[in-house]
Amino acid sequence: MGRGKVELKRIENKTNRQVTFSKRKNGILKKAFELSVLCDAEIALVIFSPSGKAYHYASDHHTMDKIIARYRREVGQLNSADQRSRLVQLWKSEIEKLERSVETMEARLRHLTGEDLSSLSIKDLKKLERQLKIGVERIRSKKHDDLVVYTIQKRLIAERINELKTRQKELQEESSRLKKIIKMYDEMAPTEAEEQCLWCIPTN
Amino acid sequence: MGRGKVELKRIENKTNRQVTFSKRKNGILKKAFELSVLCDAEIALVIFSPSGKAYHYASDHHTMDKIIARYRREVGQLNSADQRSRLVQLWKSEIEKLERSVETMEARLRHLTGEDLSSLSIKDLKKLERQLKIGVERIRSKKHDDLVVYTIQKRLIAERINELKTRQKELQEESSRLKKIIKMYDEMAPTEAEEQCLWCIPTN
DNA sequence: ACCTATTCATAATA
DNA sequence: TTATTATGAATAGGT
Repeated sequence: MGRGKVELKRIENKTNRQVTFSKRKNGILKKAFELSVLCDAEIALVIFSPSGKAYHYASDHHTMDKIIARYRREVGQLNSADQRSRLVQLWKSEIEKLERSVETMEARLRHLTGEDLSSLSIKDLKKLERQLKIGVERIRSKKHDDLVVYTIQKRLIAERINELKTRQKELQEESSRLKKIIKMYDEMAPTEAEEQCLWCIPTN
Repeated sequence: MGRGKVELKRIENKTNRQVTFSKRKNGILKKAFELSVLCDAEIALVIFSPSGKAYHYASDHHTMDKIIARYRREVGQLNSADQRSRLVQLWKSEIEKLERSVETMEARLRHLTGEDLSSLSIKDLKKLERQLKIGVERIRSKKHDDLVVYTIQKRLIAERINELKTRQKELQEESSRLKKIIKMYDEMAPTEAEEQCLWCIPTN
């Protein structure tokens, strides 16, 4: 196109080359845009001018990075970026899995607490009721067991307290008995003066 | 170009879109090649067809990767590694959050179903029992409501069936009455031969 | 930049 | 998919 056919080889005239680059760059960017719009295609295009300036186009919904990543994933050989994207894939699926189980459990919780029972058939409701009754029963029995343990412990403690009281009483009795004995001894013993005397050397 | 101007919007006809894609893809690949040769430019081009197939062009001395790397180095604002690691951070925390809520819900489920009641005090058990009883009550009432609705519907359907049976009977009766009348007419009417005779011109 | 004579790309069609 | 062809687009070379 244009006033003459051009040979397919590097344009040697620098000015011409720059002009042609500019024109054709615009052309190709336009074409890329048109293709993406008309055919709903994903396109990533990077152009470096001979002078080193960069131009690029990426079809809109997707950034350059996404398209390149997709290219790497689907075409490119294995490189670290690819491995990384595989890891990311793994994480994504992990998240999805967790989200699914959260959803399931939330539904189940809503069922068990009776917050949302729509979507359940009578059959489901019966099953749920049975499950809940089992749960209640288990809790009741656990509560009962706990109470039994608690009661036994209480009794044991009470017994221990009684034991201690008895022991205390015994001790008190022994103590007072001993006091009496001491008193007895006291009364039998000499006065202080007398006692001292035993050690005195008579002065004359 | 072509037999008519085309509007710049997605081609809705699938076949046309595919054909146009194929042609324009070739066109743009050719243009990319020409630009790279004529102007000594570096070009990387990736195209995904709407059906997901990938096509690409990279001006020769350099592989796609090198051109993309250069693009990232010279143009890409936040380098993609940063973006990725930020994204990864985000995903990790998302996973942790989900895992925590899964754990919580699992514990709660085990409590509600009475599967694991250790770690619960008598007070907790009482609370749980109350919750479960409320749940059971809700389910019981929902079940009851559903049964009422079901019973009413059953009765309505039965009534409708009776209505239809009555109507059918009426129709049968009317039908046989009409048949009798027709038969009566038939017996009163002339035979076919007699009837034809009415239209015959006596030959002599 | 703009202008056009040309060449090129391609839409419609088979 | 491929081939044909009338037509609109792109652009080479000139201003």
